[in-house]
Amino acid sequence: MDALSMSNRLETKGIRPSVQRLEIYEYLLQHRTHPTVDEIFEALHSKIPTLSKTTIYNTLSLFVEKGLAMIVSIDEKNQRYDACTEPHTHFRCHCCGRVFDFPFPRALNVELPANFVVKQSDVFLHGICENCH
Amino acid sequence: MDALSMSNRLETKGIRPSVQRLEIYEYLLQHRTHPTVDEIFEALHSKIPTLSKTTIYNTLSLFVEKGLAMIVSIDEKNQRYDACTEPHTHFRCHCCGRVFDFPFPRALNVELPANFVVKQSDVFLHGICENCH
DNA sequence: TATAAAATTGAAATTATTACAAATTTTATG
DNA sequence: CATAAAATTTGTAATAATTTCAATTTTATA
Repeated sequence: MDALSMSNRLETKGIRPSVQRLEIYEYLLQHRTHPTVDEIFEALHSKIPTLSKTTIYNTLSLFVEKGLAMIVSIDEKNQRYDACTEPHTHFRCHCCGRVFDFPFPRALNVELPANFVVKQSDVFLHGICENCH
Repeated sequence: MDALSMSNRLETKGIRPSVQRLEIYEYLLQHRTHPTVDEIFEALHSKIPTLSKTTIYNTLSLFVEKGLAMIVSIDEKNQRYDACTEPHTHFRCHCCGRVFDFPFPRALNVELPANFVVKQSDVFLHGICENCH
């Protein structure tokens, strides 16, 4: 995705496209690895030497609030972020730690009593990936 | 469950039934609220004044390792613990914070490539419970 | 009982995240 | 263009969950 499209997408969601926000969004789009704040910081701070982690936290919170990204809590240590907000399954390899995307189950039918309203469904799988196998 | 049965269950799993371990296990069995370490500590430290949080951490790690309990990572802030290790669905109310148990989906079919081996499957639902509705 | 092994404890270290106020940048306005 | 206001970014400090670790206490064993 080119810079203009990204800029437009941010503005559509009511987010002013600053340099930092565009870089963070671009990183999320190009690295579908569900990066942590630290990973994003390590990747970008040579490009933007003044970048602070607080900005990354702020920006990602804003993205989540505006529906441009989602938090993936499959890793107990860190919060991970994903620019793909469509429902999908996450698989975490407990050997290399990588998080993979897979399709969401066709029908995730959980029998709930009335008056329980589901806003978000997460399917987290843990195991060994093809590389570590 | 009486004290003797709990003691037996610990020993069956290769865990020596100390006072602390029995109390923590009993608390987990009687409070199906997926308590945090803090909640367990608050509940037990009047009964066992010398109890330390480190012991609770140690004990719960041991329980998880030996298959007597599982970690429920539905809460991003704290790790929660569950003495029920059978697969089931967790629902967390983002209003009151309580975590509820529900049956596991009959068939959780996620299409995975060969060589991806699943060891654990978590289904986490987030929403509003019947009390907060 | 004496000794070794296991368990418990408390303090300190680690680490992810949040809070917050100051500094900087951007935008709006005269 | 100059300046004020608003928004954003930044760095430091605070918070809080968990881990580390060495010392102490308890339990098992010879």
